[in-house]
Amino acid sequence: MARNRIMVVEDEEAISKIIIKNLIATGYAATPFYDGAEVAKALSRDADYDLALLDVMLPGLDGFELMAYMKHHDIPVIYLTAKADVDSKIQGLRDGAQDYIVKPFEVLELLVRIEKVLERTGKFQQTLSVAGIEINLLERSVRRAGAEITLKPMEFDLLVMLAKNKNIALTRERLLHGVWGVDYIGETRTVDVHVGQLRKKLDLFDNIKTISKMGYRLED
Amino acid sequence: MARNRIMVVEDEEAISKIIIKNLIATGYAATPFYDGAEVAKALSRDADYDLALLDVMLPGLDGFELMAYMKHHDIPVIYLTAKADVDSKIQGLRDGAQDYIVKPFEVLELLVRIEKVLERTGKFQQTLSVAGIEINLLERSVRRAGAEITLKPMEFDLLVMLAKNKNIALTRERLLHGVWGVDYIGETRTVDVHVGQLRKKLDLFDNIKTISKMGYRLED
DNA sequence: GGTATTCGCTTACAAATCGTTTACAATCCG
DNA sequence: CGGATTGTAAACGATTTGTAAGCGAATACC
Repeated sequence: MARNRIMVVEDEEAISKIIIKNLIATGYAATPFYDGAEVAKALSRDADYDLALLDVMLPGLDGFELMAYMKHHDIPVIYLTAKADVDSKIQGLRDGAQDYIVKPFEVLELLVRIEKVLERTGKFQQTLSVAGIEINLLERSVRRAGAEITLKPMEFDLLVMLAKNKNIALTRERLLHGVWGVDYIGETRTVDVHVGQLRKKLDLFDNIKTISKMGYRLED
Repeated sequence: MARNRIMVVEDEEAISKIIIKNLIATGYAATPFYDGAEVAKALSRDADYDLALLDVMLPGLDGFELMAYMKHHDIPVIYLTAKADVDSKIQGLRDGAQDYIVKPFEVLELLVRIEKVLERTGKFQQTLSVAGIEINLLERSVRRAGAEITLKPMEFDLLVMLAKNKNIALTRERLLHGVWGVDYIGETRTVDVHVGQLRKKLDLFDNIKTISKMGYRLED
């Protein structure tokens, strides 16, 4: 599975580490950079990134200057900004960036925004692959050994969420929130039924593990 | 489906890569060249290109000299120029070229200009082919096994959008935006009716798949 | 310019599909 | 062993889709 490549340009090591960890866990290929000069050098060798997370206040080159590089290489940018920056610098930068997010931010929110930007710029990861199954998000199709298997809408969405979090145990509540929407009110047993369908249709009896009293986990 | 062949003559590798990637993604056959001499050699073997994107500042032969080759082989040219060049060199070159675009440029803008030039020079990919159906965009005609099938204007436009996005699931909203225009307000069920017509007229019951609760997908 | 034709949006209803719940069996785990 | 948890088939209501028909608007054709 080809992963989307993301540059993380952030000089504060603790923050950088957290972001990188989360990106990798989510399924991106993430590379940390700690100052602007480093980024410029890296881009001259290899500019095949799909997105850059860019701290505005940087040693070396600042956000302004890096933005030109990013534009030149057609890499969309999400700015990471401290609250104090918002009024001053950011205003001028916004037009060039795809989005920005104010520190401290929720990791989940960042992930959502990343996905949005990747979709908007047409760089979105189109296929997921797990347990011998190919999921094509654009086609909304699922293949096993080349043969297409028809899933119902809800089944497909559930499979995608499990696949995006492969090897991670998800509670029924998180699955309901993620697939059915935050405001869904109903039986959590519904999840069980759909998981059952996935197991049957895709022969995932071995790969979708039941985590007792908790939820499910799709293993590779 | 035969693809339009495009030469990309650009010595800066990062830029070349981006262009090539986007051209291929859009459905062109794109070949990179990194200096003028290389181009001259390639043309002597095979000059069957539909368009050349030409960086003005090149090692080897420069834009002026290459232009003669291109004219000789009847290949339309779009110049890629840095800002500084515009006033000086370009002015003299423009008459020979079909168009020019100033770096850094938006990829989308480049794609639009390419399409325009191909249309203007009559080299534009005129036919789409999918699921045993031939669509001629210039004639606005559709053939199945050689026999012409008459479609109404709206049906034709819808078919083209589906064909251009073959194997991709399109939502009713995206179809409405793409075919009817961004500002269209009305029933999304209209799409269903037209899809029904296409299925019936072109016998596409197997190839136009309904993606439940979402939209449609035309499969090859 | 007026008439005839075609077009495409909407509507309505039938048919198909989908998702949730329920009920009960199987299984797990203490 | 027994209560809790999970698996799953079936059913039902709700939603979604297919499609024929109608009607006003646009278009074509004298």
